[in-house]
Amino acid sequence: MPRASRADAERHREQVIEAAAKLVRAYGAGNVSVPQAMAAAGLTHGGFYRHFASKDDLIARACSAAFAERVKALDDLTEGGDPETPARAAFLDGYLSVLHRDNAALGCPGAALAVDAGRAEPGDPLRQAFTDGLRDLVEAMRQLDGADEETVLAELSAMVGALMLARACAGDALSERILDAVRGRLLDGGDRTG
Amino acid sequence: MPRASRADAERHREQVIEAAAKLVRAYGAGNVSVPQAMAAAGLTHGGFYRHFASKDDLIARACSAAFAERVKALDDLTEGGDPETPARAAFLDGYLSVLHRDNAALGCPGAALAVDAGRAEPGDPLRQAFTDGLRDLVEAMRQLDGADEETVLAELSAMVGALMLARACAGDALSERILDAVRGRLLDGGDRTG
DNA sequence: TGTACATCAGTGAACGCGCGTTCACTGATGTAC
DNA sequence: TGTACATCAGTGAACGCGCGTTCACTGATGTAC
Repeated sequence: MPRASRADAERHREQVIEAAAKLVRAYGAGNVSVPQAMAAAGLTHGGFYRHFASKDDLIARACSAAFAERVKALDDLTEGGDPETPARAAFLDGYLSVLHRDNAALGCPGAALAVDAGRAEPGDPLRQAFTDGLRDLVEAMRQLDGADEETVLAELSAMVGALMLARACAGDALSERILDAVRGRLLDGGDRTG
Repeated sequence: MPRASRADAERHREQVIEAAAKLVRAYGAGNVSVPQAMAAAGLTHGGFYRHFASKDDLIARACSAAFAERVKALDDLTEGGDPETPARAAFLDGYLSVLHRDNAALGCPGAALAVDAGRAEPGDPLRQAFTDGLRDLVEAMRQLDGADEETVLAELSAMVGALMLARACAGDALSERILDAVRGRLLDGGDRTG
């Protein structure tokens, strides 16, 4: 494949970002290699630097893509408002499910990448991408819940913490108890929507 | 230093574990090298395999040591019960402080290592070490709060999530708002002790 | 207590490996006329 | 529309580097007498 058309090249670029967005959530920012991300899009590693300035550049874009995908799903949930099945409860159930726990690659980047962003140096683009994505996610949750920022931040913290702790001890019964405990609390605390 | 006494050797081993317990919380399980951990104890890397079966072995022991240190501090807080300054409030204030956010090396391994444990393969000793440590931490919090497991799991999830999210966006005002939101909620929810 | 010798904690060089990044090259794509 | 040529997306080999792990070696420690 010596020369792809510009449209193909742009498609390849997006495929690499999408593949990296999954890989990075599953394995962590430091555990995804350039050859691995390129291969996931059907390419060899040599052409990488025609698309990205550096590996860190790709990781940051993958983080942004993961948040964007997640925020879009939340917005869809908010807009498809069905009074019979409250969006907030559906969101909580899905978030604190065993399915979400066992599929980090397609899950919430807030939980999957927070530690990697926290470990990144101040100048690392991943930090900024994560902070921007988190802000968007909080805003999307505000729309879904109809709640103020403080409420959403407390809720999101509990969800993210539960998911990560449950992943860490998956295989032990404690894992499900963590998910259940937080789901119970947040659903009891209840319907703060106007 | 061609031959240390057995007492010295044992001391060296403990120094390597203690050093790794700090490094692993600050930089992550995959970002601490054998030479780095040995150097932190004043040794060269060559003697590593007289003390540990593998790098994974050291990382798991470092995780256990970090939890043990943390649990001991909690137990001390519980026993030094001063009715004037409730232990639970003091614990929450410290946990959700900027100081704790900015000093992961000495902080809660539940927050620092959850993602690394979750990414580890089922057979990886880090997973078991984390799960065992987490159980001990939950038990210590039950003693401190005088609360049931479900309550403690919900509380710990919120604290861990808040700390990790706050670390990820440190430098942005959102970081402090996260810590404040969760501290406010948990202190309001209040005193469930008997 | 003193001596002779085995043990073994720590050293530093070496191994094979995968990494991020660079580069000469290929040949279809895109463009100027 | 057709031709000549420049562009550049992708390839695969190569680079220097740090990693986890191994190993021959050193010489003080520990032990047997």
